[in-house]
Amino acid sequence: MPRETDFFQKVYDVVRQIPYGRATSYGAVAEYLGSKGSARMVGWALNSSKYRLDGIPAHRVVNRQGLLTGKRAFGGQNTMRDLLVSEGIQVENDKILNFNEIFWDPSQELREGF
DNA sequence: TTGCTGACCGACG
DNA sequence: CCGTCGGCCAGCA
Repeated sequence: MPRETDFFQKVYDVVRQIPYGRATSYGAVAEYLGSKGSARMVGWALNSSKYRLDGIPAHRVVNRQGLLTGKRAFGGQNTMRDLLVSEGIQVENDKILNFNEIFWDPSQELREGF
């Protein structure tokens, strides 16, 4: 039975499974969790994760446009960008260029129940 | 308890 | 193309 925090736990779990040099979107994670409309919760969960950061590559989670909307949550202007670039991800103007290539869809890679 | 906000997304005009 | 609204759900005053 899913708990109220289960949603957040899943978010952390999925994000941690994001491979190096890859990135996903809030909507993709939310959809994988079964709540496509709760994409905001994904970002919210990650926002809370910064208080308990341990290995959650939140910088690998961006919006549908590949835009680093959460860069401000990192407390800096280029912190999130630097992390992505450091992983070989091409980022310009706080936006992932080859987002379509590095896009990592949990529903496609992980698949529920498998 | 109510109401607003938020690292989003999609639809509507 | 741009602005606005609804939906989703958790956290906080």
